[in-house]
Amino acid sequence: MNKVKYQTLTGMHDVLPDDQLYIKKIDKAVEGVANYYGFSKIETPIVEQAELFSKGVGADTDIIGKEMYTFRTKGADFVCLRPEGTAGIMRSYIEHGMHNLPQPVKLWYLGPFFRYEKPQAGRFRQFHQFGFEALGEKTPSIDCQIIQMSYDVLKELSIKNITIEVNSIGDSECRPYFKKILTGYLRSRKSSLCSDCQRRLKENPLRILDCKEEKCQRVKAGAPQIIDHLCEDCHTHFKQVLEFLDELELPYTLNPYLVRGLDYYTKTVFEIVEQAEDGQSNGSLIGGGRYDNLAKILGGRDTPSCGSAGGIERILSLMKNKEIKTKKSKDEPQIFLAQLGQLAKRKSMKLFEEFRAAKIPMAESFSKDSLKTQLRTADKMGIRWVLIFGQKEALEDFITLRDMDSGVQKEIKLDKVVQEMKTKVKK
RNA sequence: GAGCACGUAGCGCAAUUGGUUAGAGCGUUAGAUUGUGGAUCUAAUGGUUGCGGGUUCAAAUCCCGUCGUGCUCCCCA
Repeated sequence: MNKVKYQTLTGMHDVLPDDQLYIKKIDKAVEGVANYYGFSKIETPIVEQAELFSKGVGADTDIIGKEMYTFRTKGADFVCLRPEGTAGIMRSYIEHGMHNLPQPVKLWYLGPFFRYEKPQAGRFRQFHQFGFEALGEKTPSIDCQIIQMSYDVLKELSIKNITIEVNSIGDSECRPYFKKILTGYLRSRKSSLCSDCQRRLKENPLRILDCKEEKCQRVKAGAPQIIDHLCEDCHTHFKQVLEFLDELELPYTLNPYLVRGLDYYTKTVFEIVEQAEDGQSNGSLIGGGRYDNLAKILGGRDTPSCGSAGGIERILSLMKNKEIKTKKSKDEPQIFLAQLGQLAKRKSMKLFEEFRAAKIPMAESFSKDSLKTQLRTADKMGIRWVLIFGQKEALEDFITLRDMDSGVQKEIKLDKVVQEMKTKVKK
C-alpha cells in the first residue's frame, strides 16, 4: 500500500456517505420551511468580486486582511470565495432589478462558504450555511417571520433546549450616539478592562459587550444599554418585534449584549443557541437580523431587509451528539436480486433494469458469484425479499423468491415477477 | 497571529513507561464438498508507529523541527 500522499487542506473535510443522511435531513427541513413561507431558492456564484464583501465590513477587523479567501485571477480581477450569503444575494437583487417584483422578495439558499480561519469547535474553512432573506420590507413582522422560520428548522430537526436571544442594535441614527455614550462610559473605566478590551475600545467598542473576561463582565454590568438609547423608530420597531414573538410564543430572551460588528446591520439581531445541560451556551446555530443599510452600501436603492443564516456543520454535530435519528429513505431497496451462473447473470442484469423502469428499488451484487455471499450481503443490508435467479430458473423462465424473515421460498413466473414484487413492496 | 493537548492497521484501542519480530478486537475478503443468510469456527488482508532529523548499544516511547487534528484566545459576516 502506498502512503497517503494527499489529504484535505486545513479546515476542509469530506462529507462521507454516513453524514449524508444528516445533511439530507437538514436540507429537507430547510427547504420545507422555506417553501411553506413562500421563499424561493436562489443560487449565487461561489466566486465574487472581493469588494462585494469587503465594502460593508469596515477596516478595523481581521475580516478583510486575514479571513477572506481572496486571490487575483489571470485577468487581474481581485476576487474571493464567498464568506457569507447575504451580500451575494443583495448583489443579485440589485443586478436583476428585483425591486420591480412584489416586495418583499423572499429568498433562501444553501451551499458552501469559505473563511480563512484556524479551525476549532464548529469552525471550518469550508463550511455550509443555509439562509433566509426577505429583501425590500421594513415592517417588524418580517423580522419575526425570519426568526420563526429559523426556529422552525431546528424544531423540525428535533433539536431540544434552544432559545432565541434577541436585541436591537439601532440604526445609523441612534447607534453612533449610543456608541459615544458607551465609549465614554468604558473609557472612564479603562483600567478595569482586560488588555484585549482596551484595544477594542478604539477598534470595536460594541464587542466589549460580549467579552468573556470576568473583569469586563463587571464593567459591562453597569454599562449603558442600547435598548435604552434607541431612537423612536428603532424603539417602536423593536417593541413590535417582541410583541410578535410573544404572540407566537417563541422562547426568546433579551440579550442586551448581543451585537454585530458591521455597519450595515440595523435594528433587530438574534441568535438561536442551544443550551447545554449545565446551562452553558454551546454557540449559536442560527444567527440573523436586519441589514437595512447594505443595499445602499452596495450602490443600490434603499432596500430594508432582514435575514438569517444557519451553520450546517454545527447543527449536524449537535444532531450526532444528541443521537437524533435519521430515517432510512423510502428509496432504500427491500428486494435483493441474487444470481448464479453466466446465463442467469446476463438475464439478471436485464431484469434489474426492468425493475428500475417500474421504479422499484432493488439491490444486487453482480460482482459476486457465490450465492452464500450474496445472501449474506442481502442480510447485512437488512433486506427481506431475495430473488434468486440461477441456471435452473434462467432455463425454465421462473425465479425463486426467498423471504429472509421466515426462510420460506416460492417460485414465480418470470413475466409475473415485477408485478408480484410491486405488491409485496407496497405493504 | 498566540497558546495548550494529541498523532500506532480502514475504525476505536493495546504495547509492563527506553528493551527483542508493534498486538488483539471490530471491519473487509475468503473458506467449513460443488445453489441458500444471520450464530459459531478457520484463514487471509491490513502498520517504515504522520513526516524529517537528533540523542542512545537500543526509540511508538526522550529532544528539535515540520505537517495534521482537537480545543482556547484573537476574529466572528
